[in-house]
Amino acid sequence: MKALWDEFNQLGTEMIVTKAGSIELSPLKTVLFSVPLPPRRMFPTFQVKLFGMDPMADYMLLMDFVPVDDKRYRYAFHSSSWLVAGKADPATPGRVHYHPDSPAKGAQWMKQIVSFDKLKLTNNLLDDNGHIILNSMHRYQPRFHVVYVDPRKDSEKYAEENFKTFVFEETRFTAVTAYQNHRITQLKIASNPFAKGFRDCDPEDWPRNHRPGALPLMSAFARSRNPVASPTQP
Amino acid sequence: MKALWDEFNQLGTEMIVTKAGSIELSPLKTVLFSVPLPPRRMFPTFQVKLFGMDPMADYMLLMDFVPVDDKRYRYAFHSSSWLVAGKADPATPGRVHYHPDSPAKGAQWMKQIVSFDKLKLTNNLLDDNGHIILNSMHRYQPRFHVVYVDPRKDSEKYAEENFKTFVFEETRFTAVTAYQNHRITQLKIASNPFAKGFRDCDPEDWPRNHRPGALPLMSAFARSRNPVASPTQP
DNA sequence: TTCTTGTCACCTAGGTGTTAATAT
DNA sequence: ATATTAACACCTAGGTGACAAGAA
Repeated sequence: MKALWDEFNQLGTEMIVTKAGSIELSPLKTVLFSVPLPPRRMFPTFQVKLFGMDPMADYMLLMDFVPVDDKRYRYAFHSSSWLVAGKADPATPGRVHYHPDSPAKGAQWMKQIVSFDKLKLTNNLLDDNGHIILNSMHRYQPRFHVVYVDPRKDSEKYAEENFKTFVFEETRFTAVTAYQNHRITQLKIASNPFAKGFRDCDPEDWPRNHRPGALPLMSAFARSRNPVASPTQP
Repeated sequence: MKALWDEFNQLGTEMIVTKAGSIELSPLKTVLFSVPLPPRRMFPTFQVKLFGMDPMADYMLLMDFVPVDDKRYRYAFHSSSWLVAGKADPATPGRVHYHPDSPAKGAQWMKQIVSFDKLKLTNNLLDDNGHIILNSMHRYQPRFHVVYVDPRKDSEKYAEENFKTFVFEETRFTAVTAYQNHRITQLKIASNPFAKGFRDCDPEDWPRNHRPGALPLMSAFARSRNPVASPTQP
């Protein structure tokens, strides 16, 4: 996914964070509906190809997110750029996301691309579903960690040498509750299959991995995207 | 799911098997379409609740299927009953289905109900996707096995004592390529959420685990279920 | 005849940005 | 004025039995 990450990074990647779970809802709403809104995945998805592991040994694969700086940002629409809006809000609870296949043998991890598509982002400080908690309007650097499961009894002693961390700078992003940069929105729509309903042309180039037999996206042509009457827009 | 299995078993459970994968298609179709039809799950799903494991030890959970007898069957529509149609066809390649979370700690397995909903049945003798291969019109008994992953170096010696097999007789079924007993079809439609489109009444009783706030299935009322003209049925 | 195959409409389940309303 | 929430239409992905046509 590096090419796609680079494309986003040049524009300044944004990732949506949403509330999720039921704990943050008002007691009334919890009783009446108990409708936890789904947290959001990252797009692009963080994916890695692994080499050089011991095929027979167990490893844990995980990710975490560290603040890029101690700042809070705002987006200036007139200049289409991000501005510093002050010092960072209090840090969110630090969490890690274990790849759900962990632990697994090196052979298993190396067999194919490892995809962190179950990882979800939230801005709910009280989240109790194990999702990654981030502050909106702050910048983050995803990190990828490989932990060797040491079979020795005194494995704590070797903790230092039993894990490796990998950082891909092109995966940095700003957490947002709604997209700020319109070009980011357009690139998400163009490249994320789940947003196909918002494309209004170009059945060709995207998705990148389209099959030869795939049909053109005729259904996306010239379709109204305002089915609900909008009194403020004639 | 015991109550539901019992209900099916009283009628004579049937499970659909389909071809799947691409290896069995003609070379032309493989090239032009390579459209592997999806194999079918079991319904009801085989689910177990586990107790008494060592919380810290690793276990593999798996299932296999053994013939109930050495017979081939046919369904007599006039009497609505199964008849022996001769000796069994040659046995299919024996396969096991490992629960995809295997291996995992006892604590993990005991934490919640373990569901074998990824298990798929096929009648394709050449299947290379690891699905369970069964002969249509033959009867099978699902079996559930728990394997303790012995950390000792000479674990082969203890293979005998390191696994336990559980058989639930109410999960027996006849493999079919199309349902024979109409009452089985109706019970599948009534109880499988994915078949909701074929229900023509009764928004209440099913599904069993419907939430208090769930809406009645108004959309299933009095809808035509013969959208394609059927010349043989006026 | 009897059984199997392939296509289909209709579902479940859940991931998108949009939009209007609300909160700060 | 800016940021967040919640409901929504529209997708992807895949699990149903019905049905007509084909195979044995």
